[in-house]
Amino acid sequence: MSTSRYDEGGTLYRGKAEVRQIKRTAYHHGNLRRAIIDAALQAITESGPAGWSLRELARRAGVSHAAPAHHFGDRAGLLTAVAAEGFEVFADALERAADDALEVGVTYVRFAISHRPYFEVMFRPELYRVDDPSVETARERAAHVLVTSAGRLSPGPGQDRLTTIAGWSLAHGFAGLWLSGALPETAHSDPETLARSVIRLLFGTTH
Amino acid sequence: MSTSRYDEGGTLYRGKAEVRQIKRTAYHHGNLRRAIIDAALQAITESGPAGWSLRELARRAGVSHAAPAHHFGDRAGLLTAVAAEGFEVFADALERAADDALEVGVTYVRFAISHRPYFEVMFRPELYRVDDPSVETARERAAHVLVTSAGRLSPGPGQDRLTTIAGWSLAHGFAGLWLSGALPETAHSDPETLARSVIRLLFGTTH
DNA sequence: CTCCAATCTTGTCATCGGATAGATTGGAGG
DNA sequence: CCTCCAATCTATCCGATGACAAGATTGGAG
Repeated sequence: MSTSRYDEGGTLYRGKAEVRQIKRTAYHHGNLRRAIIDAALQAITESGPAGWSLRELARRAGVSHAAPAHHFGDRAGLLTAVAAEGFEVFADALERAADDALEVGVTYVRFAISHRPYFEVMFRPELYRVDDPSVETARERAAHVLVTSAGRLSPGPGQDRLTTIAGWSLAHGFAGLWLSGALPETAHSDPETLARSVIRLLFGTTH
Repeated sequence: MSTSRYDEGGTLYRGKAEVRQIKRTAYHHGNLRRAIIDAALQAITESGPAGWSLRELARRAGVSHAAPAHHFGDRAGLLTAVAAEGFEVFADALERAADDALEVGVTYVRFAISHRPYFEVMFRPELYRVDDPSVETARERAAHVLVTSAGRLSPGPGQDRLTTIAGWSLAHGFAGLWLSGALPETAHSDPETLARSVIRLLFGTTH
């Protein structure tokens, strides 16, 4: 992919309008910010959020090793941008499924697996600046879907909070275990189908 | 703590007998292997599994920067030792609670929180050598408890696998979310009590 | 008491993240 | 069309790191 940030339907996700358009030159890259983020996503896919260097990303993008610093400041800045973008795509996907709590859970797992590099950064607060505004707004948007959709399934009044945490934990845990390869089924079945069955087991009581 | 590897009851967990006993000297540290692992646990607690350097651990232990290499080879070797030790303490704790499935889940969460540095390494396979024998045996021991205890609660025949994965995911997800600070309740209530309530919500159906 | 092997130190090298100073270029305003 | 400013990127430098190699030290088996 030359331009990432696709939502789960495959529609191109357009970033906010750039303040300045720079044409491609021998000197000016043209869209280095996006190129570095894409390179980071690729590198994270290959070897995790710590298995690469900023200089390596710069080499992949064909620029000097100091170029990324202009756009992101430092390594944490780059990962903050990755996390923010991840939470936006995540929130979009969740909102699209918000009607059905079961589907919200499945979407959670599907996002983690199909957008693995985002997910591997998003829930690791020591890697980036969690209090960054761009991160916070998107994360709150995602959290809102989880709270409202799971709350509707609550078995009794005052149980909303517990139901939300249970559903969230179940989806998050399944995703984490799958990604880490801890589940023995990893090689065999389809994760989405398996996740749906597992979540149904939790919500089956209240349906 | 000067010597770690306590189990959850607080009993001192003795390592396997050292092949050689080295007395403390100006030159010889005496028990550098343990000192480095303890320093690593401390450092991981303070700044995650990537926020420190081998040289820093060596400085904390008062030895030269190349000393750790003799015991662990490289960084992955050290983290392999941490993961192996973590899975042993983990398996011990789970086995002690194996009678009650609910308690197994609570123990899972309690371990993650009270032995955070171990947990943060154990489920991150890119950090260490997951196929190391010392890791594999302890991990299989832990997995065995999860499978047998959750299987007993299965709502129907053939549902054992699903029940196991659900319980495992729930506990693992709750722990992960708590540790990452994603749960809004993080500052307020007691995680163990909250975890027990959440797990009861899942297993309530089958009781 | 000797001597070997485990343990630890010193020195070296390529690489990294971050900072600074300077070169290049796009395009807004005249 | 031209000027000039600001955004973008390059060139250097610095201290720190992981890994490796070679040598110093020491404990304890025999």
